[in-house]
Amino acid sequence: MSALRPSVQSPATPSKKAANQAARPDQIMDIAARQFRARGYAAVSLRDIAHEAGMRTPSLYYHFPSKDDLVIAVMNRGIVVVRDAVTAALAALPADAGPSARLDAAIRAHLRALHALSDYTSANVRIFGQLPEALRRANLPERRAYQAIWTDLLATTCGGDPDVLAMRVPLVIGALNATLEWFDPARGDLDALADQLGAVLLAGLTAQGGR
Amino acid sequence: MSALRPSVQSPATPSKKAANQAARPDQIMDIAARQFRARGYAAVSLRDIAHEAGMRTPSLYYHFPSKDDLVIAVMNRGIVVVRDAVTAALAALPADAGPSARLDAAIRAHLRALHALSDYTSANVRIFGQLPEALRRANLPERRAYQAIWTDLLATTCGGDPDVLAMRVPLVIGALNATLEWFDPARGDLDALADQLGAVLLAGLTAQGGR
DNA sequence: GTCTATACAAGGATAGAC
DNA sequence: GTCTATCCTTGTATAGAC
Repeated sequence: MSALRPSVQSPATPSKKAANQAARPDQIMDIAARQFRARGYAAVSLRDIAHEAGMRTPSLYYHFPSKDDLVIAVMNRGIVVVRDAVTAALAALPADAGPSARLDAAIRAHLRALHALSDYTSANVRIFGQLPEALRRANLPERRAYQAIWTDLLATTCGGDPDVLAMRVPLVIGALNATLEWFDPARGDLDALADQLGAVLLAGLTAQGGR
Repeated sequence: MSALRPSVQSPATPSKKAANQAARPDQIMDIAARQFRARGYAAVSLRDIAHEAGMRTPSLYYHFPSKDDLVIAVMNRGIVVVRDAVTAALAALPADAGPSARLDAAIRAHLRALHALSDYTSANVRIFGQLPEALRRANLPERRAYQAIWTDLLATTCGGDPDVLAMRVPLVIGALNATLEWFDPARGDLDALADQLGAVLLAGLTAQGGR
């Protein structure tokens, strides 16, 4: 499946179309992600994607065996991107950064991936709930791997209660993802959003831990 | 439009099929709400709804002029139900209840409407983002009226900053609604969920107010 | 790699009988 | 109020030429 395709140009093949033109499959995925993000899963047909790519529908089948495969590839990349972003943000922190600083950095990285960095990640969050069961299941391994990062982050601020932790991980990720439904980065300041969410969540989560 | 249809049996017409059988349009709406909630907007066809109602597709058109009208009716009722629930919960509070107590009561009422009370409300939250623009717009008046309640509730805990308030209203509602994507009332305790969300949000929102 | 032509299924909707 | 029959559109997918 498309998980095997390299998502970055191999430096071993720099000759022809250098860095300006993405590989065709990547270009198709870019278009698909943007349209899924904007209009939802069911509303986007292969016709629409092909048209924006300047080709006819059947030509897509040369690059992807089916719509399902294309969707799965887009969905998986969406999680990979946000996971890489959060991981990088945490790695960039000074070694002695405390739990609150790490949590704050993760919140900002996640929000930035969602609203500024990647159509893949925002498409993933927007359409996950619209997918048929089989497609959703295909994305679960990636999602679980990403959740593990947050389980780590939140473990220190919840008093060691595993039941509380098990609720807080989806609670926090859900609150962050929900911003996609109401925050418009073109009309509001992304930093102000991160300030607000960081302030409310940090205060709420570190109040004492548990209940 | 269906907004004109009474949603409760008129006591003036108690004769025939008393209280055991809902009016046909209400029965159809019940089925539609449940299916939309479970499987999303695009995945539910009129065939599916008609089949569960024990009729053929064209028979639906006797009760609703189009699929759009049916969906709009379901969506609007979903907001009416949660608004009534929250309003009732607030009215049941002692007159001297403080802002925190009022906020806590609203959080619990909203979560209960979402997870236990109404397929209409949960269907609304689940499929709103999947609807074509025109249908979404049809639900906005109801949504705005409901948001006004939360604007009132949150105004006291945000230090009077209108920008902060404008972000916190969708932030809180979004965090509550997001529970629909991960919390399963059949496997978890709804009260425990409300405790967690109440604790985190109350602590976070009342920390100081603003930033 | 991309095209034209086409098969095939599914969904919303209407006409008109009963 | 509900039915059968049917129309029309749209969407995924395949065959085979270029």
